[in-house]
Amino acid sequence: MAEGFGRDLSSGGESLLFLTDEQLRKGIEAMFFAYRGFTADPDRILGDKGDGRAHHRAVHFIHRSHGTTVNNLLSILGVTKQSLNRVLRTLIEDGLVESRVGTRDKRERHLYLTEAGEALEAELSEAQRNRMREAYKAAGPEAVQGFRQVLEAMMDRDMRRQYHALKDEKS
Amino acid sequence: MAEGFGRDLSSGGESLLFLTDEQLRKGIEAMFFAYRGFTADPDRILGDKGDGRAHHRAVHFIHRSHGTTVNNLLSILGVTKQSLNRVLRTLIEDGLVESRVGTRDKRERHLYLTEAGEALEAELSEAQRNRMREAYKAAGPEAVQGFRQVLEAMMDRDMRRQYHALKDEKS
DNA sequence: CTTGGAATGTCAACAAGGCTGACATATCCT
DNA sequence: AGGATATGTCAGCCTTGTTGACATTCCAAG
Repeated sequence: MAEGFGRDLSSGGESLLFLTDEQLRKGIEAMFFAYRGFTADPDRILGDKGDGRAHHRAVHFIHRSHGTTVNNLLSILGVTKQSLNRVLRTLIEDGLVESRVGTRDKRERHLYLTEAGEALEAELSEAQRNRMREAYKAAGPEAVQGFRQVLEAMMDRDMRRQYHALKDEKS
Repeated sequence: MAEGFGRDLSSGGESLLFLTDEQLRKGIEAMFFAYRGFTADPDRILGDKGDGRAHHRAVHFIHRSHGTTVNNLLSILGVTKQSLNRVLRTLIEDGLVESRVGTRDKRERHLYLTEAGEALEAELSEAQRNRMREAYKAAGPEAVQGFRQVLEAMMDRDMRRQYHALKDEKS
């Protein structure tokens, strides 16, 4: 199954050699190694404190959407409320996140980063952006465009929706 | 810090707008969501059985390099031997992986997939390749090239070395 | 031939961070 | 008044990572 691809595939002038199993496998392995690099810096920073990757994600998206509700964060992160709650609890205890009761709907909690939370977010995202910036610089603008296109095409429908919703949420 | 990027950056004719914090952030979030998609299918398949993502990785790289040693696998996966050993033990118990004592150096164990192991690997990697193939098709060959360039630039030195070493190992 | 070091396996303990299930509370809406 | 919704919480489980300690086996250098 899925064998025999890429033997003689030039249809209508467009080469499809980039769809061979070999090329796909290289892409898969590239994703694996690149993601390790992608998370390496924040992981190191957070490892020194008590927190982990889950805290980073929460802090990132709270920063990204000030005042987001717990439910919204849940759907973005794609974890259970119990899992998120454990993370949020420690973030609140550590004075990094503030949870305010909603004004319109008092059932909702709106989440904000405190000053310390913003500082942590800045530290983490700066480290991550630095790596990203170097990669972007090394690869150039056209490569970056392709990078983003393939990543987007790799997402599930729902994730793509979330991703686009985020893009427009703030400025 | 890292503020004020991208206001008026056109230097020497080459626009550097793709290096703004905003663009970098989009790339970061794209990586986050895309990686979820990337692992979703194998995770689902393995979740039904008792295994997880770690088993997938081990099986993938054993398939990739038949007869690799434990040590080599360790350096590729970047985990501790205890962590890997737990995974390997269950894989061997389940009859998916075979561990043969080395001939030249009998301290080493060489790892091979059994027939059942190859079958599982095929199932997993086919699912993952399918998603990759659709993404590649949707984005086109130039985008794929850029995708790979950025990913590679994102890796740590050592990972990039591993990545390239893998590429040449077989065929 | 002995011994040091390398490769491997294994035991124990621990932590992060997923999950499910059940249940409580407060609030909103009909 | 009662059902639905948003959130929090407790308890327990799993995978997968970690460290530390120790045993075994074996190669290779002295």
